[in-house]
Amino acid sequence: MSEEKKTLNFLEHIIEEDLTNGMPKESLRFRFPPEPNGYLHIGHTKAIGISFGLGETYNAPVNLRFDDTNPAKEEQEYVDAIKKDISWLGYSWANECYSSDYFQQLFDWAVLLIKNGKAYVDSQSSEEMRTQKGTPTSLGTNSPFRNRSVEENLELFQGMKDGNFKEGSHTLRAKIDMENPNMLLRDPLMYRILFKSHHRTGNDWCIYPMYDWTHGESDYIEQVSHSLCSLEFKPHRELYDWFRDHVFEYGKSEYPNPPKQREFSRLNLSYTIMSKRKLLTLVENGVVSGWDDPRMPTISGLRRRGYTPNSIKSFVETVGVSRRENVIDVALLEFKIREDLNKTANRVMAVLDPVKVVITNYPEGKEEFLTAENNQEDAAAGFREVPFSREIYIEKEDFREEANKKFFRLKIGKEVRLKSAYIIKAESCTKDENGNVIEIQCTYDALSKSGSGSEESLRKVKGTLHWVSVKHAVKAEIRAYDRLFLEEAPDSHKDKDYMDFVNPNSLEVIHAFLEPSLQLAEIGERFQFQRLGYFNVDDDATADKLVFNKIVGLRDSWGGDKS
RNA sequence: UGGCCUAUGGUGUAAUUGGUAACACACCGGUUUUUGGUACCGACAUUCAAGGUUCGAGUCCUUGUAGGCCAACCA
Repeated sequence: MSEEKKTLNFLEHIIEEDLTNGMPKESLRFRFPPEPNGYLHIGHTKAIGISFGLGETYNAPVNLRFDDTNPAKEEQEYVDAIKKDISWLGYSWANECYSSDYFQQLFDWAVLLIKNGKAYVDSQSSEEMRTQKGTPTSLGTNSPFRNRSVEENLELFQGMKDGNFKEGSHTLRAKIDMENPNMLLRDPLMYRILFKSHHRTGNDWCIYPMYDWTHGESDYIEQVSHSLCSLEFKPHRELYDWFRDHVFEYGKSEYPNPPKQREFSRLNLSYTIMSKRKLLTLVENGVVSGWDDPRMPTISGLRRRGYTPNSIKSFVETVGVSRRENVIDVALLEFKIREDLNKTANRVMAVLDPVKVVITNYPEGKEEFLTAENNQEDAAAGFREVPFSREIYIEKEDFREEANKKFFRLKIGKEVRLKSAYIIKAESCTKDENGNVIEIQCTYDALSKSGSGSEESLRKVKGTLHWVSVKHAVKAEIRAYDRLFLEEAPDSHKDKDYMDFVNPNSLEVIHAFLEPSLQLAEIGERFQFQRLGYFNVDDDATADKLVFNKIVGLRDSWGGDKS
């Protein structure tokens, strides 16, 4: 057992306080309530991590509840995608719930509210109601229908349910206070008429409950103890409590525990956006190839990019929970995936921008297999054989005819080590008519073979390069990604549109040469291409065409002059 | 001309509830290294401002300042 005293975040403080005030630990219950109208993104992962995480630490059930009260926007496709993403992250829910399962109960309670004079049917247009509602700085005024009799309200509401009225002709509103400084308490809508087929209830209903009415009571029905959501719902809390307190009077024998809502600030990530609507625009405008484009901050995008569930969960954990606006540096996310993959990904060699090296004193036609370590961070990872021959590729940027002594790589007259192979020395190079180096002639020290234990092999050489044998090289397409936006907070400029900040060069397609062991790589498999970064096999890969995504580059601390 | 919320280093989160600012990332410097990776070491804030209470304030009080949210038959 570690001695580290763990500090609690403010939500845990609240729960601890409730527990010490007598709430039995067994009645702790949480929920994650997505609306099935789009794909989950990294921001949702924070909410998922909070509620499911609390479920884990307190050993309490966590429901997955689809907040499906708007048939105009919601689809089964999204339900499936959301379930897949949450499962992939490694969480399991106690119950799969749907707000739509509670439509009848909600309706019955609404009838009771009407009977108690707490709700009424309004018959005005949305524009009329909007103007009556006032503004944050001016009071609202009462609807002319506000004082209809209970009997008339009951009859109209039943008529709404029975499909006797057109869409938009009537609504059910809670009767609270049109002058309340909180706009949400100015007689909020509870039901609207919508002749739309619902993905679960089909055409059973033509009135659908609104969020505020539905959400809190769904919590109540599920006996959720702590309903955790993001900060923009803070003003809704008053309404949440208003509905809850009234309904509790009707339901307390069956549902003894009234839930409470608490709010935390949502996650923002630098150089990207988190709004479902804006993400959808990127998809629709073809800026990205789809919701699962590896550049997208969606869970499906991160999955395809090669991020691991553990790296994302760990990220969310260290990001913490509070109530202040924040922008998390995307570098933290990158750190988390490197941290994970450093321990688990096998090292291989790949050359992305090749230049040919000819080892002039290596016998023509000879080839040999050299033993290479798979992962120096994991002794159990073992070794593999890598073919070596007279002609190899190295990265163009690893050679210069001449350079200062901060340049540890290959230059004329200097030695460098080929990883897991020999020490070579550059003797000369040939260039094309434009002065570009197209071939480098080297000699090798035959006694310097890696792992041989010879004196020569133990020589200290400053630079070590990765390489691939020309003859044995496997071709592959590499997709290298850069940030989707050039601006740290593309979302937060009042005078500029986020689309103005789209990075036109966020995708670079590279034709690379890989060591032959990669021929057998399977979709989803992750590797470290030594000295370059972490890569995984993309979904687009086929038997005869390898495609890799660059997950993230290695940390590069070469502060020296690279020019 | 309203109501609600939030202010701790470049970023994010802590601080035993008044006891002398911690952790992570980033950045900078260094050690080790057959990855300029990893690992390791070091540097980096007196807590939005100004007053006040106190032996002692990031924690309490007062007054400001800055930022966020609220006017969908969306969630």
